[in-house]
Amino acid sequence: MRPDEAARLEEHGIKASAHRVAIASYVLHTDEHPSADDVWARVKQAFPMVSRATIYNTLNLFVEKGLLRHLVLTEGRLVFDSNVEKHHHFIDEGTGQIYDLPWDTLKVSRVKQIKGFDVRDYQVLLRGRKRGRKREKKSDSR
Amino acid sequence: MRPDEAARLEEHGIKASAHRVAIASYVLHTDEHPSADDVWARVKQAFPMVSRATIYNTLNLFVEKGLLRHLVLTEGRLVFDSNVEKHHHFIDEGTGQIYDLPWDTLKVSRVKQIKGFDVRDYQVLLRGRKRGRKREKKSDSR
DNA sequence: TCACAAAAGTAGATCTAGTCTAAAGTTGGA
DNA sequence: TCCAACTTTAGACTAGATCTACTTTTGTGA
Ligand SMILES: [Mn+2]
Ligand SMILES: [Mn+2]
Ligand SMILES: [Zn+2]
Ligand SMILES: [Zn+2]
Repeated sequence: MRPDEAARLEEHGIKASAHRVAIASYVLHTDEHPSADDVWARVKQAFPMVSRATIYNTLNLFVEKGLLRHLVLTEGRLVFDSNVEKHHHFIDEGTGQIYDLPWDTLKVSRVKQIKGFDVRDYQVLLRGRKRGRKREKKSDSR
Repeated sequence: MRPDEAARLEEHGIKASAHRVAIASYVLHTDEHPSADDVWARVKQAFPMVSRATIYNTLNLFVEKGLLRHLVLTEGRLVFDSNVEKHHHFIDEGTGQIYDLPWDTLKVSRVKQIKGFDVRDYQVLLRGRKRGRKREKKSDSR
């Protein structure tokens, strides 16, 4: 639990209520790419009085204020990403887990030369299997 | 309306009923990336007796048999793609339209060197605006 | 300290895409 | 012609997400 969580919210123009800090202290520091209901399940463990509507309201507010991104990468899973920097995604087709790949892991050439499209943003989306599978259920970086 | 549509289905191990041919003759020849309900709306114009369940059953069957791909690219839109070859996708953020980019329009380097992941498949996903906008609502290649 | 308006949070209703179920219709070979 | 397998169907059901109408909390300024 970071002492500066509330300050970070205020910096982004968000009034830092207790519920919002609770939600932030999980969702802004995980690389799990959780769904809204994943966030709810996690936050409820410590703050069982937080309602589902508040989870949705808060996550959408964080997206609007640029603290989170909304990803739709795989069937029926709308997912939140606390990594708002440019990066690529790898989806494990066995587990459904989503992994971040740093931007310079890959290089995409000729984007500028695409005719007829103004590209604002892009990423590479990869699917396959993660090898190894050590450190699997490593407890989350709260 | 192609005379060989039924043959194409049979080649893929699909018994060619009238409903299936009707659905195929739209969805296997469009580059619109339609949702299931888009397909239903279109097919109903000519074949109003076809039920929603049959649309879903048939589209899922086509995917299973390799005639179609299932894409999840953008919020709340599970979409079918009759282009089953490797290619990239550009999403117009204004209209929501999805455009195919041929595989060799772009080049992605270092995919093989990614450590710890077995990549089975990948594509580049681009967002922005399509320029020009001529030939906009061009009638579909049925 | 109190009044009170704005902001935050809430339960439950509603919406929607997609799946499932159980029954009816169709087909084609024996 | 018979019948089993296949196809199609209406509508029930599910789950994620949003909306609505209401209550609670917060903070300001008289
Ligand atoms: Mn989940
Ligand atoms: Mn649609
Ligand atoms: Zn990510
Ligand atoms: Zn495509």
